[in-house]
Amino acid sequence: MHTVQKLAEEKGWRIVPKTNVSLLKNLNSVQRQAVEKIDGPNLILAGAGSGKTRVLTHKIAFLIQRKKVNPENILAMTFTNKAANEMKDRVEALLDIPLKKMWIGTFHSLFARILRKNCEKLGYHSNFAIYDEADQIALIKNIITEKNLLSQAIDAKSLRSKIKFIKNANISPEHVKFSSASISDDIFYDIYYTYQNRLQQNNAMDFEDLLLRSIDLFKLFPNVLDYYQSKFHYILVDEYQDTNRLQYDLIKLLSQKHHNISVVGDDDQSIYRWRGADIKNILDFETDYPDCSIFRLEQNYRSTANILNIAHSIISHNRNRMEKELWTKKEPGEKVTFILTNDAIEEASAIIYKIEQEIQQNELNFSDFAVLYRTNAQSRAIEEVLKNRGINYVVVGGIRFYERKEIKDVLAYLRTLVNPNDGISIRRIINYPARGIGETTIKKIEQFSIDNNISLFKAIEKIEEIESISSRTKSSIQEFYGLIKKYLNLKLKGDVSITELVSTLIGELGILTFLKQEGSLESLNKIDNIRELLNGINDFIVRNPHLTLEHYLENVALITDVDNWDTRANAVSLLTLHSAKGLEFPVVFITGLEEGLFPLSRQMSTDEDLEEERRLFYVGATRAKEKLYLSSALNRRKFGENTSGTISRFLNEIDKTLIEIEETYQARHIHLSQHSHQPKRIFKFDHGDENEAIYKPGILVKHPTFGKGVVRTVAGDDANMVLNILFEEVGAKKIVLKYCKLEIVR
DNA sequence: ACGCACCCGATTTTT
DNA sequence: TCGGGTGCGT
Repeated sequence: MHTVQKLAEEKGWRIVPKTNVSLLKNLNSVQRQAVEKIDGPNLILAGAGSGKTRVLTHKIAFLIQRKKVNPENILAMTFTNKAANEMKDRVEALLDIPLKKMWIGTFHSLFARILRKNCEKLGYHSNFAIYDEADQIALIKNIITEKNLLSQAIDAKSLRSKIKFIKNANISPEHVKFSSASISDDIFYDIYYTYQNRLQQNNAMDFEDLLLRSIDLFKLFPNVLDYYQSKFHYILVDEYQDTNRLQYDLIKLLSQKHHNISVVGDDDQSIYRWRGADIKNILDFETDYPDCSIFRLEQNYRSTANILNIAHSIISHNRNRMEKELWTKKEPGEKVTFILTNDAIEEASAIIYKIEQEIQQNELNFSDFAVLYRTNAQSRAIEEVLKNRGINYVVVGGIRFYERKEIKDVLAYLRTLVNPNDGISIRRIINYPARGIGETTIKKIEQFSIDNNISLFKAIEKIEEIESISSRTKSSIQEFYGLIKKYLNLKLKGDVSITELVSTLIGELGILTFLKQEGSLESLNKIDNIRELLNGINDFIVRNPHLTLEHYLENVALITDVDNWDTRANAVSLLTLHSAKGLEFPVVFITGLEEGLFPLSRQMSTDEDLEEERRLFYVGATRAKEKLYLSSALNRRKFGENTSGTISRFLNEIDKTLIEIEETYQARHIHLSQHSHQPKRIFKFDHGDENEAIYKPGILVKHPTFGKGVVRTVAGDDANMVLNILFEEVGAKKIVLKYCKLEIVR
């Protein structure tokens, strides 16, 4: 048997003996029980702020130190790289040894790793590319054009979501009916299968493939499955409530041999239903693993009692949940403050006023504040006021660095060098910078590659054989080919560093000089971004000298913004409720509490949707340690137009004794410093039910463009009523009542 | 093939 | 409001 001692001897590590007390002393009794129960299936229900990460890290440390489990035999899966790194760091700190061999990472990165090793069996090469959303859409668009389906006005984006949904659910496309689909099922299947084939031809996988192909691998090659099943004696899963069908299946497969599976999660924090997360996975854990032990972590160490009570009063409106209630030894603390404002700018000003007030009174830093919102677009008004006020801020998320055009362009070159079969990348760069190779020419080459069943790159190699292309165009294609070939060779020889390779390439392409000539603000920005990319590559190589360009690209593909968010800066954090998960701040603002925005209108029609919005609120509220503010703006610009809204139903669900209401900020131009601040009229929350429900299921209506139809369901209150109508001509549609002129026929 | 101008459309969340 | 996509003119 392997032991840490043996391993340490081999590696020359130093082992610091730790007493039993030191490892478990910082745990409360439930936490300790959860840590010590290592065998069999374990469900650890960890409420927000109840020490979830602490239990996970101590459990791993406990396994290694006390149960003498070899780190190689532990598999720990998280959703974000940040969580994975944090976990690793904390375990290393507990044990005081480096954990090089432990399998700890995100689902996607861990299975990518397994696939890199084994995918030849499935007909992929180990250097496969990972396609992000934009790449996937580009591929689908190509297929639509290629199949002459352009006339059908198919939306590549929604097609991608469908494909993603099907893959995440781990079902075949024939099993899904999209009632309101604009295209016929047959066409959809055709596109689906072509998409899948084309991915493989390009030696590429999308995010779902990383999991789906792993399942294929395990099913088709039992010996491979057996290898990993035997290897991983202990499996730990973080944020189990966010697992989707694929992840669920993989966990189940991998744990079959040893049955030692510990999952940690909180059903109340399941907020990724839209990307396939299935809350049933955690709710049904007991049935899936009948001999499991359950541990409930309900003591919260983060928030004041008032904050917890607010969070609980919202979440207890959900029916589909496991009953539990967080408690704390902390003081009730300050009441939660609700701020009602006229519009988004006022809302932002009020927030900033509060921030400055809090800083003065409680000696806080800007970094102690987080402003949370439902949609990224909301950050703009807040940013504007923060800028005016000269306050530093960081927007977490938003336009992602690696999705910027200039970055994707450069990366497409690198991806081509790693995997010349990647047709999507080649298509992207074949005429960037402009070489006089136009859309028609590209189509011809593509057709040639399909006809001869070769990759786009091979087709370019054989360009001479394509007769319909003019010789002038051919020569620029050959020039492009020569360029790629040259760098492929340079890379192959391996005597230049990656950083050198990339910067010479960019130099030869003349991208920076071209952008400099343009001289616009945007081009200068692009130059900065490309420079930053180069720095990033350099950093990566310096930090990981043994890793290659392939590794770098994988890292880029699987990274998120929260991962590289610099928390050291003394700045106010602006982020969506989703990206706030797992974080905490002394003071938190939840903004935009209006019907249609939070809860978001698209998520208001079914109970499941609404319950997820409620969980999102719960996540947001439980981020706050000391003080929570809620805010609404009665008027908000939407699509460039002013719309007036009503206060979120969530405010009605809150226990009013826990909240203090301020209705303020009438003036458009506020001088924050001289702002006198008096709570004024008491706001009435319940927005009555005048002219309630003339619209009921079964009523016949007429819509100006869709024609006649029958109302199927009615959701939302009277101000934001959403009707699901089955139209005679166009099928089922969701209609927001106030945006259309609906006539009642009968 | 490329650039410009205009128009339209969209705005949830992300590994 | 802003950005992308389309379509037209060169």
